[in-house]
Amino acid sequence: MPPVTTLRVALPVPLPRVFDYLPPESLKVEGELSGRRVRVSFGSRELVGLIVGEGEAQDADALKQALELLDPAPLLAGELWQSLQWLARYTHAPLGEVLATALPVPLRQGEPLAETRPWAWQLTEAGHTSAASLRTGTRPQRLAELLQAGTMAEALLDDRLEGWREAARNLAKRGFAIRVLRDAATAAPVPALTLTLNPEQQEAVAALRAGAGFRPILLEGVTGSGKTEVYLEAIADCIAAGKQALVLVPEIGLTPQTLARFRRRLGVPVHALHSGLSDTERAQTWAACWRGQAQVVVGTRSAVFAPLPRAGLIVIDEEHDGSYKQQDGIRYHARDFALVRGKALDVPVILGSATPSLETLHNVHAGRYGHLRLRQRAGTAQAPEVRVVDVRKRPLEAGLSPETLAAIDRHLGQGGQVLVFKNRRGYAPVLLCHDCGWSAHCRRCSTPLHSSPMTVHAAGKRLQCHHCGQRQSAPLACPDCGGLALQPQGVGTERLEEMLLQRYATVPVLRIDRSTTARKDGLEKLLAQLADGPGVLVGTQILAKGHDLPRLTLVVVVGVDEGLFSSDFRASEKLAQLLVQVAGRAGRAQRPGQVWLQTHHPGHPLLETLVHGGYRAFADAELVQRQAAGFPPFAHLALLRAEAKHSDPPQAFLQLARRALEEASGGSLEISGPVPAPMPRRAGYQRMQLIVSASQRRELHAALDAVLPALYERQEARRVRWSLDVDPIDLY
DNA sequence: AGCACGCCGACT
DNA sequence: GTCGGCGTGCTC
Repeated sequence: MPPVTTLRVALPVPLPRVFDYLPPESLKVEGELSGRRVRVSFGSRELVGLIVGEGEAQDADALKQALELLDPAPLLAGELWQSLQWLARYTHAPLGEVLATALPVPLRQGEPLAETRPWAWQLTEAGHTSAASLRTGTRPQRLAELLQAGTMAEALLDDRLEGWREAARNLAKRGFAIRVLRDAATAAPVPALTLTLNPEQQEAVAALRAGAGFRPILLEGVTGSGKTEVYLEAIADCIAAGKQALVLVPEIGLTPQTLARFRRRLGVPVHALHSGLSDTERAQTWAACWRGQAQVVVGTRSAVFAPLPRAGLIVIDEEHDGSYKQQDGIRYHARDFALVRGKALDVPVILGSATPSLETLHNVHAGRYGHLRLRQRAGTAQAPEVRVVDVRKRPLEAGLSPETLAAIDRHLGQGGQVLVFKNRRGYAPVLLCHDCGWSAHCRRCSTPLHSSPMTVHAAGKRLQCHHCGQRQSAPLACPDCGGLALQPQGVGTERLEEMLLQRYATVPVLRIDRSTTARKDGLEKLLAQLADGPGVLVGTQILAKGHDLPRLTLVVVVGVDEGLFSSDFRASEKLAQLLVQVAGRAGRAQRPGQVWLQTHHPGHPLLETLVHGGYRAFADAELVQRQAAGFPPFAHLALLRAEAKHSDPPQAFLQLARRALEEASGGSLEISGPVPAPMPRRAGYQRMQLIVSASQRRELHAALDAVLPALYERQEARRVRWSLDVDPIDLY
């Protein structure tokens, strides 16, 4: 029997291989097949996969025939196709799953590439002859009049005639008008607004213009130094050259204000890609990128998968931000993948931050990245004065010392606004019985050796587990001793808000957190309440960046201490970045700002270094420690996790993995575990983990490549839910 | 991951 | 007597 041609298809299933199918009935085998989608029958269901190549089979009877070829030409080709294959190898994830992650949902499900040409209306022949017979003044008549001049885009009709849609339906029913697709007209450019740059910004822009091709550049600029203006100049150059620019921003950085600012400066449509859009909207933007029509795309993590056939520039704003790392499914890092794409596309990649990640600084030191700095704040803004407040032995009111409260009084009295930052949601972190010592713990997440306290919410009425989301009402009496001495211990933002509301009855006190800003533009609405008068903001992480607060003159940081003694090797870096970012909120306008850091450890080296030497001094010291301890960026990590209802299968699976990795690497890897994960029981599952560390990245990948295929097949793997995270951000 | 097939408990 | 629990095995 002669061999037959087959299609090799990557499917969105967690299996480390591709599947062979016979070409579908309708297909003449011609054109490039690789990168086109096919619908296939798989087991008892139908899936959409991507053709990764062709093969040959001796035994055609053993194969199914693909059902339908979905794309007339490759949907994924060139650079993106290559980069995604690289990503699958790097994350050691099945190619089909990586591809599914990269595509917008409708494309994953087999929908055709979305239409991006604009719809328009025009009169039919009958419409032209009968227009005069329509009753004067009615909407259909007015619409027909508008259309007599020619075809008119729907977007334009929106401006010209209220209620035109109904009128158009009316005309269409009578055969007088039809809806047509117009060629994508290059939108008439709106005159762009030119920005005035200070000398430092001009220098940075000039340096960016000086080169071409792939160049990663760290743009390090303190808060308020105007990094965005520099990006905008580079993007303007890029679109003037007829190329596309991709801008990645952290999850909370993509506000309507940001987009408006981009549109004003650039004068071309700016496409947004974020989680607030519908699947259809995302698919449309993706398609506009694919066709090269979208000139500027601003988006969060997943926007890094936008196709860029005419790429000219990639910008990663706040490159240190943790939200660039996907924490489940395919665990990719959007910043790192953007750099890989930038190299393959041969375009500059700008990494912007006031507090660069240690990885990026390490690359700067090694000469791999260029480095531009903005040291001055734009306009007349001055750097804030930072003060470390020793609260040892001080009476605290909801966590605030008398000195801190006096400072708040003073700033409010002078008409300033105050931000109180506490990285803890809820009312209090623990509910404790003062009589017997009992405290409320989550039943699903705690073990005899590990307790997961439930957070007190709603002024002490409710308990919530921040790990699994479990909620219950707080007991009225202690479940252990029956006593009535239950006390919320510690301070969360709710409790701070309660105290501040009582103390400052005459000025607005606003709590900003996930629950108060859940609605779209909730944050904007809340901040509008503050206006220009005095007021207090209380909140968590979410306040560390974003909205500009020109009236803010005092930032109080409560509870720095939790972050000073964490076992996570990245905790110091995260705390330093957070402190610098929060501090940067003070005094963005003409008024000088103050930052008060409350602590029980005023002499802690991290605080000393940060306050006296700034972020760079901290980073340099921290890099020395990372090197000494053998942590990233001086080592390369992978985290293998397994969980099951009982802890034995994860233990057995990870033990097996450990032995296999040791054998494959010949002892060049450092492996720790299997150990219970820092949160060993979560939502009723027992979690174990294995940390694999290598001094050379190649060794790590070689060992994983050697071990994983066999690991998938093992009986032990089927008894657990397991996942691999290459370059984990936190080891939890 | 789904999904089917298969062998043991409390229900109309 | 059946509905349904999740263990095990397979997917071109």
